Amino acid sequence: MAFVLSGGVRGTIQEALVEAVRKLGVEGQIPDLELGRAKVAGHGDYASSAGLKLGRVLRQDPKLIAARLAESVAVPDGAAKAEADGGYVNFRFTDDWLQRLVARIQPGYGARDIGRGERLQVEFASINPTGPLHIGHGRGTILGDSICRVLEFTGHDVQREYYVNSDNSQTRRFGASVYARLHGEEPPEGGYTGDYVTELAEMARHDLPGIDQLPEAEAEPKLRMYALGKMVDRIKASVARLNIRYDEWFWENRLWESGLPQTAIERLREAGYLKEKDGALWFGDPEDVEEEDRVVIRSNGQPTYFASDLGYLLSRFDVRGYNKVVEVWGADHHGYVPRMKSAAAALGIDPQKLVIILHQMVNLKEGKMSKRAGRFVTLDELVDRVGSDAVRYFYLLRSPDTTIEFDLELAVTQGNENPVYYAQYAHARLSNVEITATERHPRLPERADVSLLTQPWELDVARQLAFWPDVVEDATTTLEPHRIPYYVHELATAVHRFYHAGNAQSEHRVVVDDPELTRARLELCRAARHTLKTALDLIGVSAPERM
RNA sequence: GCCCCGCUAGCUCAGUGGAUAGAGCAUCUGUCUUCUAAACAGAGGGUCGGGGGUUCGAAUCCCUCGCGGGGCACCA
Repeated sequence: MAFVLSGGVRGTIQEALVEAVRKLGVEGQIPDLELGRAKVAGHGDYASSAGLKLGRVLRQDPKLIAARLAESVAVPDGAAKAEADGGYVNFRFTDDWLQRLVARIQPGYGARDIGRGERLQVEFASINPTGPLHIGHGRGTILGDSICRVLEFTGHDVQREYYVNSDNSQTRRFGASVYARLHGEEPPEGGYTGDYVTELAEMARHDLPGIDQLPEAEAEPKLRMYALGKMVDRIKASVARLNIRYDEWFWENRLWESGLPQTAIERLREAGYLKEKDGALWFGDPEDVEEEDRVVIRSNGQPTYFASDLGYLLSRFDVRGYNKVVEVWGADHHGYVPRMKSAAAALGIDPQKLVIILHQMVNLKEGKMSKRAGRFVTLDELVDRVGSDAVRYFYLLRSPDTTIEFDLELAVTQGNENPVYYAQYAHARLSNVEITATERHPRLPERADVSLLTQPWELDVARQLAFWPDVVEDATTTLEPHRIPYYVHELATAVHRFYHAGNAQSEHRVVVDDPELTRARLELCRAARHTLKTALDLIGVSAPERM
């Protein structure tokens, strides 16, 4: 179904420009010509500061260089015309090419084969399954899911994984809390106090006959695994409401059963990365004195989570053979990045293949999230209040680098006025007008004469469509899906203007008496609708046919 | 003390070293008997945190200071 174009028109123009630069006699490395979207309408659609960039290399007047480039550059397919303006070379789409583009757009427009089938894993939002997801967790899940969607769209073979912690101190404390509730006691210091823990204990009493007869050392691991399993089910349900799925829920205990952490430790020992100190086993790069040593096995013999992570690296790169792993972490883990990178290197894994995306935190406006202080908003509650589409759009409109100060009342208000509806409404309008057209004109020409699309607002829609492959490419290379909702908004604006032209003057409606003209405008609607749908899909937002 | 992120319009935020810094919300003014007004057209609103520097050109790169958020465990 994916309709694969060779690449965006930006890439085509870039190549043509480079070729023109070669013709001027520039050899070797060509500086970045800064080809990008023109910011002012008078400067065309794409602009390059090629003249200024080459001024020094060629020791010539930038204006002259730009003029010569504009003269000689030949954009394939007549897609754009070049003109020099000072030291800049500006490119403007030709009407003819924009019209032809409209006819070429199919469902899935913008799909690219950037990944060439590269097998990669995206591991995201692997929260300790010891409680319900809250609004902070929403960010990583939505970001990670959207990254997967973008990567899949650009020819990557993506596996979506949730790493289920089951053997760390948090989950042990969780198991101990369930054990305490099973025996009618208060959870231990630092344990889990929510009502759901008591409910889990009661469920375990029913599902695990005899569990309350076992001593804690035997009962806790059983209760822990049972309760974690139940919590994982709840997390699955919560993320499913946000249109998120995982391929694999990978349990930490599987690592130890398969002996991978042990193998990793052995490998590090042989390579000289481990040492004993104070009765514990430490990891450290003997070459790197800056990075502090880290405990792998505690003096009490219990491994740290870091030991599991060593095995987890082997599981993914060696055993399962992923060429690249993308991890999505909250910024509170950023200090762990260098350690994971150096661990990977020590295990013989290229650290470049471990890509770690950090997103900043979501803080409640009233203060740090705390169940005890009554400052806690679950992801489910947020979805209940504003709906999945608005939640996803809300998170994805922000760059991962921005801290979110979360205000539930504001989020609900913004939910009702969320810009997501603006985009969805554009899609619904297009769908509706296509239905109206077929009712009014049961027999329309099979082929559209796109040369009839001459109004500026019609060409502006086509212009936005031309930019879509660039957005896809940029979102892929930067792993920044937030670029997509901003594009969606621009496209929706062009669509609304186009539609509204018909409200102002009826001869500009899509559906008019002339079947040829109707057919041509319908072609534009179809192209815009496919593109909106495709873009919304990539951010996991629905594209309703009526609103 | 060290490390990471941020500081852009009243608010929430975009902004690959390029030309005149943008959007949504809010405020104000217009536009529906005819394909969906959840829309469209327009107006006001800016020392891009402060100060240095690099550059033909800086919101963007470097240094420095300030403010806010997050980290610096035999927690995860």
